[in-house]
Amino acid sequence: MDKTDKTGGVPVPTVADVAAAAGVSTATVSRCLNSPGVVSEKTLKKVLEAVDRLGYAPNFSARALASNRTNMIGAIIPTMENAIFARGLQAFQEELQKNGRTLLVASSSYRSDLEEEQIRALTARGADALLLIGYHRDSRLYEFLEKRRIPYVVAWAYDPAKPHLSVGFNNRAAMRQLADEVIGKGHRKLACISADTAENDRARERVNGIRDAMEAAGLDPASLDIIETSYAIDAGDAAFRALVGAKTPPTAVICGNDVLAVGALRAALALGMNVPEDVSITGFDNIELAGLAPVPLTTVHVPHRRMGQFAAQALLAALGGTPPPHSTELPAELCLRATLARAPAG
Amino acid sequence: MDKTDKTGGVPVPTVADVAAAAGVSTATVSRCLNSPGVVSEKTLKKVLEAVDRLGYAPNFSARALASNRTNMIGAIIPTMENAIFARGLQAFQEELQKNGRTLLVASSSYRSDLEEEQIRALTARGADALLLIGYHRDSRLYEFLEKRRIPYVVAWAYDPAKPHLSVGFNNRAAMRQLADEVIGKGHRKLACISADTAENDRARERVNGIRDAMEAAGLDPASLDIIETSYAIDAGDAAFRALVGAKTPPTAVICGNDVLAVGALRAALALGMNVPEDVSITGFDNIELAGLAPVPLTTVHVPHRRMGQFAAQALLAALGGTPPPHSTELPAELCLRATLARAPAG
DNA sequence: TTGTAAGCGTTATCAC
DNA sequence: GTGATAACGCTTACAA
Repeated sequence: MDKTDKTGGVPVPTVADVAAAAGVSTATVSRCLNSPGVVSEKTLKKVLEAVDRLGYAPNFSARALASNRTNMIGAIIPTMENAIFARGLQAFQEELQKNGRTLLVASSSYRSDLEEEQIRALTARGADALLLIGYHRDSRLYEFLEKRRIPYVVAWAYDPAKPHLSVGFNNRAAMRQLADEVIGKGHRKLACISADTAENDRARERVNGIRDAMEAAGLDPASLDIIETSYAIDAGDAAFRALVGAKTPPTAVICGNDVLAVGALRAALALGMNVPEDVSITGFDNIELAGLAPVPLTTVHVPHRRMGQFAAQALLAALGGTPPPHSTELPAELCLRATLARAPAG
Repeated sequence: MDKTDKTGGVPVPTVADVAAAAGVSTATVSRCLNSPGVVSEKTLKKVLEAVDRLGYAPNFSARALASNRTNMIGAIIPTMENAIFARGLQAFQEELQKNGRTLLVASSSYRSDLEEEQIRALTARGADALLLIGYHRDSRLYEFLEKRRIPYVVAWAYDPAKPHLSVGFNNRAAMRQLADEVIGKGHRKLACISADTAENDRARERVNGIRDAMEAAGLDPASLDIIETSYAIDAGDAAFRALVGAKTPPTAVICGNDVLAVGALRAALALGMNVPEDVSITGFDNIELAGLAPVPLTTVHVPHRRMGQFAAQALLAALGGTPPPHSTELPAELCLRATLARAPAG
């Protein structure tokens, strides 16, 4: 009953072969592999021996078709180029691997239209569950996932008001904390370099956090200069130059992530400015780069690995029938280094 | 014929539903989707309309089972935490996504036993083709892939003597070029911080490149101090401290990658040494960190995105029946920055 | 150009 | 505890 695959490959054994070799039915073989507890000691041994001898490995497509689960879990992330996502994804994958699941990856390039496409693509591919980044997406998509009973977890964000299972931190509160610190150093004229806030709720919430801090300190939130740009070092560089070229340049530039901040820092140094004496710069994420920049970056530490790991565990629980954990807020902590100092006098 | 999925989800339409709705057979529906050229204009229209109306999406498990291909391509990489692999993988994934394929990811943590496990796991999961990093692996694995007729491409390395389809650069020659440069600056006492060379052929070849350069310059390759360690900043830091603590400390420390080099640089600065006046340090990879380090790093630029992209194209060609491209060597170029200078006198 | 029907390799439902 | 056998949803000869 061996089958040569159509490309002319080597014959690959099937359950039928194992059944024949062990002198049992295919049903029994299947049982031995899936619920060993329910077969007799000796048939189990006989079958496993045959499995071993033939080098049998179940065909996953067939198994998926028959059991209606693929044991694959999808992740749709903006990009793997950002070290934060890459590491979170790595942790996520390790946890899945440990539990016999395989990771399916797609990227949205920070675009919600592409994200939607990928969500549909991965579910069509049979992903049993999904990891999503951030809350912002059309409600149709959430409905789609609910209807299809596909468990998902939103990571990189945490908002108790949202109905979705999620793991992350409060982007707004974290940034607020950092902005409080900045304002506490006497800075009154603030600027911000952010990613596009329209489609990126993490970016939006971070900007809101800055405004919260300004308001609380009696500053006019409307006075915050914002430049929205892509997440790239060169973009941060260019945005910084634009900001300091203004009539009343900021004394502190708060960046939406470390990549932008490093770009801003590079621009500042290139312009001959001293950091933090002439201008303070802050980042967000605490990627490795942050601690190793020419002037070590003040930033917010994000628990990327723990988010990835927790997300995996949550989905595995949901799939296993165990009640999945509640949404969980992980701490994002201030990471004070050298790029933030008191505002220059005057 | 709608089917409610077993978890109580919403009914999901099948070919039979579409066939019924369009008043054709299931075979015709399948043809409309897979080889639209072979059906009549009007049936095509009728069927697609039905597909659309019902929101039909083919079940991939069933399709995979019937057609013996999953349209999934696997990648087994040491880790996504290394920016170089993350970016190469991102490029690889983008190219696959563009061609309707999905990426399956597994990581080996730089361990060949785990890599073998993952290769078997991903092929068992039905990966149509595989991306592998480096040549070093048991020949049984290569035989396994050949026997199963599973196309694979070796990336991050290029050796014309090897029989495998590959895309990458000559690690040995690239490092030799860098070492030539180092020796050309008058350095005679060299040291090297490398990843484990036993299971990592890229690391091994890089060390060999250093030895080649030494030999060519009349230096004794055996005089090269080597510390093998893991790829981490702290590891580079510790290794550097060990090296400069020796009776005859090196004037140049050549590191196996940028992460190690940045760690070494950090240690040097922490020890109060001037770089490159007191000691030269070089890296490999040219990750973003390299150009932004406290002292910009002299390193070797690796074409990560192009490797990922090429690898994807090669596998797609192999799967499509098109003759896959030949193994291709991409240039890895010297990237001279500030951490390399003439050896201190004496 | 279209339809019929036989797989694809499992799992799962029944009887026994 | 085990064995027949019917799904699972699609692709693909082969016929018409």
